[in-house]
Amino acid sequence: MTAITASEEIVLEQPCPIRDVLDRIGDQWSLLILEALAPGTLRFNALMREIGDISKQMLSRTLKQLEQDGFVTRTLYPEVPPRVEYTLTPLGRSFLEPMQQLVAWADAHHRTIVAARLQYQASQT
Amino acid sequence: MTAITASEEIVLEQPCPIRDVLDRIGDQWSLLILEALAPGTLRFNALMREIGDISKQMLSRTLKQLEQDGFVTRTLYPEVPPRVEYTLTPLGRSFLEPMQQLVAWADAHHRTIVAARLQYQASQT
DNA sequence: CGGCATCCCGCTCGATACTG
DNA sequence: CAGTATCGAGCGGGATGCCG
Repeated sequence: MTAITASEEIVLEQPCPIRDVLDRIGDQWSLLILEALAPGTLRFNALMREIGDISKQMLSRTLKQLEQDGFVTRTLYPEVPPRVEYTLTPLGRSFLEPMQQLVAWADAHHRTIVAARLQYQASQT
Repeated sequence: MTAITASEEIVLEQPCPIRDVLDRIGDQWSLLILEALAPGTLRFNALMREIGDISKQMLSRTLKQLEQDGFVTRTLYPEVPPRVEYTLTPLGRSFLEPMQQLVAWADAHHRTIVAARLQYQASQT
């Protein structure tokens, strides 16, 4: 069943809970999307503009993953032209808290990290 | 030494601070290593046993990255046989807090995530 | 407008083997 | 004991093009 599987396969559960989470937010874009959606609902293209340098491809894929895992809701309005809105679910919103802790930590310490890299580089001569 | 590149290149800084952090902990092993070191200092092989299914290769690489970014300290005791100990730096320890928030969130909500995946799968029929 | 399909490149990571 | 060297498969992710 390799060959052309029916689209993408859904891995239901990782051995370790934290892996479930890291696999979702560890990638390039998920965190940015969640941050963009924090203030409120956005449409697909609005999301693109908000994030800036993401491709349609990756935005689409990542949103689908986030939807799969219950972080966001996708609502299709059958109009012409079609309109699709993305919103954080309660799960998604509940995730904002630990996430913002992480972001805050990153903001507070990235100078230290950069300094460590410089020092390491120097020590390697 | 390959003439190609002098070992591994150090990227000093990402455009966004949170990327610096995610690039470090988003991978397969970094979080596990930090958790393993949380209780205290460990030697290389002890770390391997603690984590379980990591290869020497990846442990070595990941530790080097963590050292580079100032999360852990590497101490070599010039004995025979050689002994190397890894310890969290203050930066590394300070990171445990937001990290544990994240782990706690993952533990609390991974059931919801799995349920969301099941439901999504069903909805796709 | 909001996607999915296809192609393709680069990098990550695993396996294995060798070293001080 | 604590690594590095080398090779190779796999996958993430960019570019492009087509579709409802």
